[in-house]
Amino acid sequence: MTPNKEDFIKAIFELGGKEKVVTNKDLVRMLSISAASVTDMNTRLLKEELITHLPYQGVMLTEKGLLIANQLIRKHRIWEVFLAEKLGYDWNEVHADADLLEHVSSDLLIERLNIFLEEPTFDPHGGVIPNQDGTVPEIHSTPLIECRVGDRFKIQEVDDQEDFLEYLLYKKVHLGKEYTLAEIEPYDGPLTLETPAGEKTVIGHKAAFKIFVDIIE
Amino acid sequence: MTPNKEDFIKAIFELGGKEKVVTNKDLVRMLSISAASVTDMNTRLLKEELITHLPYQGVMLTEKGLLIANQLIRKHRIWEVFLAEKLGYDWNEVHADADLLEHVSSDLLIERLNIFLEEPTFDPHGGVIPNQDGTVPEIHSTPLIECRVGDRFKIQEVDDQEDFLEYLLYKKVHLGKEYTLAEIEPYDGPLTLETPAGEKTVIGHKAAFKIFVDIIE
DNA sequence: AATATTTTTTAGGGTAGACTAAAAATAATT
DNA sequence: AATTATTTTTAGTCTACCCTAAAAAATATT
Repeated sequence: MTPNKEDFIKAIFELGGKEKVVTNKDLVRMLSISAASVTDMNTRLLKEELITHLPYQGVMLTEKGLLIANQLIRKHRIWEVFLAEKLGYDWNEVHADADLLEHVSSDLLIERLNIFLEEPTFDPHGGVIPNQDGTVPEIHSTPLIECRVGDRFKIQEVDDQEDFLEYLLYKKVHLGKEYTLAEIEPYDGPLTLETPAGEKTVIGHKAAFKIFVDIIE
Repeated sequence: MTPNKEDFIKAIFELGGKEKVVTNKDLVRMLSISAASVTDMNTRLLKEELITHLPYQGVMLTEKGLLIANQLIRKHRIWEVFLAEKLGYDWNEVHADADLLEHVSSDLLIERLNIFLEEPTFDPHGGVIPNQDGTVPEIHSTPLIECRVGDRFKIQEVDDQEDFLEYLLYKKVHLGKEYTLAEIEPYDGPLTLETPAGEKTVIGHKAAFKIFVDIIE
């Protein structure tokens, strides 16, 4: 297994390759490589039985491929916790370094790091850390966009794109923070959140798809 | 700069490429690659002006190459401190993981890690950590083999080969420990060390070249 | 000094991972 | 249904890094 193959498998996973067929086009966009390179890598991963391939349709992870994806995400997220908690990174800074570190981390290193960090369940943006065996703890959370006016909730998880995290940092939205959904503007308009202290925050319609909350009672 | 090039430069440095010409043969042994591959890499590093090359004699680091070597060693040793102090690695275990981590560590990551570790001066086997600018703090230490009977000293640094460190672990020799040189057997025989408490430890002649001490008063 | 050995270099090749350009297949539009 | 546009695949290249086998240069030995 090489870093490039690992990144490719992770990209398939992140595009939904656990349950549905992922197109070459999506992989081209996600990895910023040419279409020919995607076909190339597909044939290599196919040979190792990490993916299944439907010609001109796309690829899906096999059980074997899924296991590798989950173990990579475990490594990635444990490093993110380390960078944020111990080295003082902001949550929008952790991604790039974790992406490099995950490929050179032995299982032993990760388990020792995990113990050092006191076995965290979530990474800095609320992503669940998969278990050693590749299983993923079940966490119930709701996309903010599905909430109704009056719902009270805590921020559970947010999308981990650097610019989005920066935006939330600016909006002072952070994990665990409690809000009530005060208002939803019609025609895909913005959502107004209100803290228990009465402070109001306005969130765009599209952003509400990228925020996941835990509704209280 | 790629991991392989970095390893090659580090190997040249470790074979003395700062002050003398290093032969291809030595690099073949150190890196376990073919002689042809060494010539190959030499020409590539030559093109980047990281080494100078005397045909059929060997290579030496340029200022540029030396800077890279020292920065790599800085990264390597800071990771070693982390693995030993925070993750509980024994001193003979740190080398392999540090060797991988050093190639994927941004300068920012290393500086933040350095601060987290409270800016250590030495790695777990006593190696000095080069400064950010590539300069190396001067530390005075004497090879144990050059000591005279009666000398009192502290263990300052030891060679960082895994099996040697394991041997020292077994002999209970560790950094900072104080001994008096009690006896040297003639004809390249073993050396006897004695702790202030009167415990004696016998060290082979060859091992005495790989242990560096700080003589007291 | 001539021969034998060792070391380095050259020549030619292999694999992983990327590319461009063109061909083939699928999907969208008129 | 025919044409156009998009997506995927194939074909051919390129670079980094490694290899083996053979040639060339340097070193050792007789």
